[in-house]
Amino acid sequence: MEMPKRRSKAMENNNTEENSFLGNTPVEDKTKKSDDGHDEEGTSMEMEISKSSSSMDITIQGRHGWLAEPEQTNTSMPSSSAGKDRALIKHPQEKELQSAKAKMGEVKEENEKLKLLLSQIVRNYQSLQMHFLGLLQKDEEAKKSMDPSSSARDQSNEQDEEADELVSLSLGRSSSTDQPRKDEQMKKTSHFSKNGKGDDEEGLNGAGLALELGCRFEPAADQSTEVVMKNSSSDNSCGDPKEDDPTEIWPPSKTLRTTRSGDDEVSQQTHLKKARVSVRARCDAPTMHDGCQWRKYGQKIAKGNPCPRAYYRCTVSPSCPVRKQVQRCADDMSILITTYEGSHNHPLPMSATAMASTTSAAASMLQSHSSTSQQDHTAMAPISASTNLQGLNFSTSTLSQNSRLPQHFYFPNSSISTTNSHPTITLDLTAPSPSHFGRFPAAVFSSNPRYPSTRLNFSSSPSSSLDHNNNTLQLQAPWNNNHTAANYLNYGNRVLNQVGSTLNMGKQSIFQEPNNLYQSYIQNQKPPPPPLPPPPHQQLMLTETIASATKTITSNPKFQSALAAALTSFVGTNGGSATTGVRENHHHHQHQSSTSTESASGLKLKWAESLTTNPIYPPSPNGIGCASSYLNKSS
DNA sequence: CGTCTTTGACCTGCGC
DNA sequence: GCGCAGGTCAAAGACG
Repeated sequence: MEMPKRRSKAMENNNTEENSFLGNTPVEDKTKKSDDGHDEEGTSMEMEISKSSSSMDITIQGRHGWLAEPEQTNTSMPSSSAGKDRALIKHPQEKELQSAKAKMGEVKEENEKLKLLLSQIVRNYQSLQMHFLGLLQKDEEAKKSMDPSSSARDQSNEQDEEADELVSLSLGRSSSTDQPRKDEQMKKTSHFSKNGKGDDEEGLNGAGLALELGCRFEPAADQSTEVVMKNSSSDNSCGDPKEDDPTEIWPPSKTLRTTRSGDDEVSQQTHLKKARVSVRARCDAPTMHDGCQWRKYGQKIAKGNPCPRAYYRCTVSPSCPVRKQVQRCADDMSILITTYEGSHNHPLPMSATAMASTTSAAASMLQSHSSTSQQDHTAMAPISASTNLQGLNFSTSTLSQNSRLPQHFYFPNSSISTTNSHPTITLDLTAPSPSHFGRFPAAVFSSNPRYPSTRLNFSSSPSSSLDHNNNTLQLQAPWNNNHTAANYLNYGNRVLNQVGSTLNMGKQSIFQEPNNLYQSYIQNQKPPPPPLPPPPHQQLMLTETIASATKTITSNPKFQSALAAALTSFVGTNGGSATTGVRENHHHHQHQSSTSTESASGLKLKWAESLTTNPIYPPSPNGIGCASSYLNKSS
């Protein structure tokens, strides 16, 4: 909806290095690289062309040197005739001018096509959303008509299966043991259940949320998480519905005290630890701006860190169970570690949905892994798959709770210490140690030894490379020394594009031969032209790597959801923090930050494309087609 | 005066 | 049982 605006906005901005979500892919393979070695994005092509009109002989030569080099060479050659020189100089310039105009025309055409594609995508998205809402309503009606007490366990199983299939839509939903009451709660808080869609703005919100893993559906997300944990921690425990009463929303210790009446509950409580999402980011402000309202309710000096840890609770809703802890890193005071716990049970402002979705998705993912682990205590081996696609290194591992098992992934960036009782995902948005990740962003999801880890490594490496040992592919990050927030976000943006396409690819891979898979991947690869495609022996490895990742992704929709939310949040969070930082430190970059935030929104739409391929829904005729044609178009 | 922050006290879980 | 550490409460103070 806003995408065309974003694109044109980005195009109008001649000086910015921003690239919109739509802008980067289709044209960037044509743009190749600019002469300074930066991998300029698609939109920048138009920018540079417009720039070139003012400084034609320089810019065009740089940009299209591979086309105009002979003429340029001629112009610089010594000549005995001044008139000939003038003619020689004039002709190349006219040619270049015409070439530039032709390019502009092409780009305009591309732009129009993209707009058409975008409108198609939006239509698909809207229809998908309507489909989703319809299913939800049906689901609610069906559940209301059922007797909750007699079929609680059946429902629980069904819900578990459903959750496995469609986490993105069920993050905020609860176990069925308390479904009726949750339905009531949802009626109170959900925008969906009131009129099915809410007003336009809320509809938009809901749309975003639907893609952002159901933040709007979170009245009982926390409880949902807890139920999952209960089920996982005690194999056959269904849990007392009382405990899951959604009206009893985790008012911390008081509630816990009152509910800790029975031994069962106590034993369950000991296992009932909330998943946490920890974000490490460089931030000068006392707390990171994440779009939510927080009230500080405590401060404590934690062991091993001279910096006090501050405790905040969400004040958007008085009953919101979400807490966050903020603490500066002991090693680097400029790093702010923000740990989120719980899920919001109220509508969120758009600026806050990203982080909320991450916490929900991450919690859900951790929980699901935990429950998976619980299913087999004896023969637990780490199930892992790791891949690094176009700079995005994501891996999943199901670690046994037996801490003796080797840490399948260890990341020097995940220095946050967590209690063993809390599964924690750490999103590291700080610059990594140069020896490991080059100069910039490594978004690392990690966890403590007892819980599954997911790593998103937006690592920057000097060049693309395939790590045979780790079965990961490191690809070149497009920034060099100027690590502006905008660059950061742009890269996250592009990574998201690529992951989105990869997820699409993953879906398709069910029906594809591995070779096609690889081709699809290659087709989806855009800019970094120099290192790709890899040599044949690396192609095989890459195919295996992608197949491995695809298997992981396709076999675990929860991971898809969590990944989507995490990435969305990654950009969104960065948008928030980056905006803050930019505002505080680099006022002249403000427009870049805002554009980046818009780009982040664009990413959500991109994820919508990916989600249109969700097997739950029949693939719309344009679903995959849109994404793939859009992607292929640019290759 | 209402809201938010501060801070000491208290509670709980865990290891020894 | 004791001590420690993490987490929370709630009264007091600060602030607008």
